[in-house]
Amino acid sequence: MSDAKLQNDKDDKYSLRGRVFNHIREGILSGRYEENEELKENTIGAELGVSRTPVREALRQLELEGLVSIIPNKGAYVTGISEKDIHDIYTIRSYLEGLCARWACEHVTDEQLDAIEEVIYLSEFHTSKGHFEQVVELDSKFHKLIYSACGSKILEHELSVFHHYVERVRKITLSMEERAKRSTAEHTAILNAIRSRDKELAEKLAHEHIIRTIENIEKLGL
Amino acid sequence: MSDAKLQNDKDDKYSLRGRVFNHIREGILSGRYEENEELKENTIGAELGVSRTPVREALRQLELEGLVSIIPNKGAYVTGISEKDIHDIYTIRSYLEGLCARWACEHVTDEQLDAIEEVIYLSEFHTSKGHFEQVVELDSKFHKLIYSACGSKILEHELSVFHHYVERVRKITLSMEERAKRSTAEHTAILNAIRSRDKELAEKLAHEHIIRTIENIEKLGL
DNA sequence: TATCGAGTAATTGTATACAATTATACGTTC
DNA sequence: GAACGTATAATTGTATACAATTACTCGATA
Repeated sequence: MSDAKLQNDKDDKYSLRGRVFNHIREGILSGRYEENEELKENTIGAELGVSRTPVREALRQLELEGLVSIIPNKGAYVTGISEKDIHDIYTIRSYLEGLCARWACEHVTDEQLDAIEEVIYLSEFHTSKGHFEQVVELDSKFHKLIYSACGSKILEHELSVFHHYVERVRKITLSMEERAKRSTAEHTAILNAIRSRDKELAEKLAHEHIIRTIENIEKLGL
Repeated sequence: MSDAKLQNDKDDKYSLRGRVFNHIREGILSGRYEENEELKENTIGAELGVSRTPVREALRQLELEGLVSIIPNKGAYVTGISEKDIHDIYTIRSYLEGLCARWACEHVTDEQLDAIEEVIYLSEFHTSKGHFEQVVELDSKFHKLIYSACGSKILEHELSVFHHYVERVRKITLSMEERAKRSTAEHTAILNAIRSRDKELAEKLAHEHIIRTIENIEKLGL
């Protein structure tokens, strides 16, 4: 079912290429590699103790993800994500998360509803305790569950990639208690809409959930 | 500006990896490779007279595009696009093309408006002459121009990939004179909305333009 | 006959070698 | 001293070699 997805996240860890891929990706998303920095195959290979071959394959994949831009015969450079890109991604997500929630009304299973409910329950607990790392993790889980409940591998894939892209920003916004609380409340509302199969409402709430996040980001001046 | 985009489309033709990438991609999208077919590195390399190295890189990229699914230590298999996938893509596009047209109202330049107008003018000519290959090509150009006019490299990239995915279907639908004519008329309306900077109208028209296409596809039973 | 297993072939994963291209250093020329 | 050009080094592109894993063949056994 979601085999293809699992592959990217899990199996990759057991191949050199996958490890290199994650290493560079995290490096870019975390800001360890800076904008326009040249990524030399030999250097990265030496860093991780592998040859150029898996490094090259990882770079080619990252190019397709848009995090690296490759100039033939010249080199690979960090593309990075600008503030505008992040804003664009959130706006795009606001539409697609709405669509995703709508589709989830038609495809979600009882097991998935239970899983989502559990995640929300845990979120409330960790939010009240101020365990923000767990809150971020649970926020991811919530959204991934909705993605897989929409019944479209295409939409699931798109949203997963975008979700990962903005991980750094999510960590910041969700570390504010006020936003974390409100976010969890919004999650609950979305779940209820999906559970009652109210497509219009689910789409509207999921859409607005992302819009709220954008407003929060702008308030922080990120 | 749109360097990254050009790279994927143009420069790739001048490297073995790029040629292999396009070869396999077209093979999958055109149906030459069938669903679940195993893509062996040696076989494809021999087909194109290259070694395994560029083939491997191309396969890894295609995995990320979702057209190929790779099972570690086992092989690469054609994922293909199901009818449902195509329907999903069009629905996703209906939202994103709307957003794109909205953003284009704010970012389009006079040169771009002129270029779009020219494409539409040519489309009308070739539609009336029944030159359907040119019509398909011009339809691509129209959409790509809008994509690049939206001022978001993220959205431009997403829509470009989706647009390419459904190329086979587009070729069929646009080969019907009635749909081709109506499509061109809709393009004109979208252009006018963008030119007059009417965001709401542009988004609505672009959205509906894709919805019409979906209806057409369903009517044909594709 | 069906099933299991050892051995072999085929295929992928990684490293290395070589070719082609690009960047750099440095001396020459004006 | 600045600009140019050539030689050298560094880097990427591709092919090949070797290792590891998986698939297959085929005979032995129940």
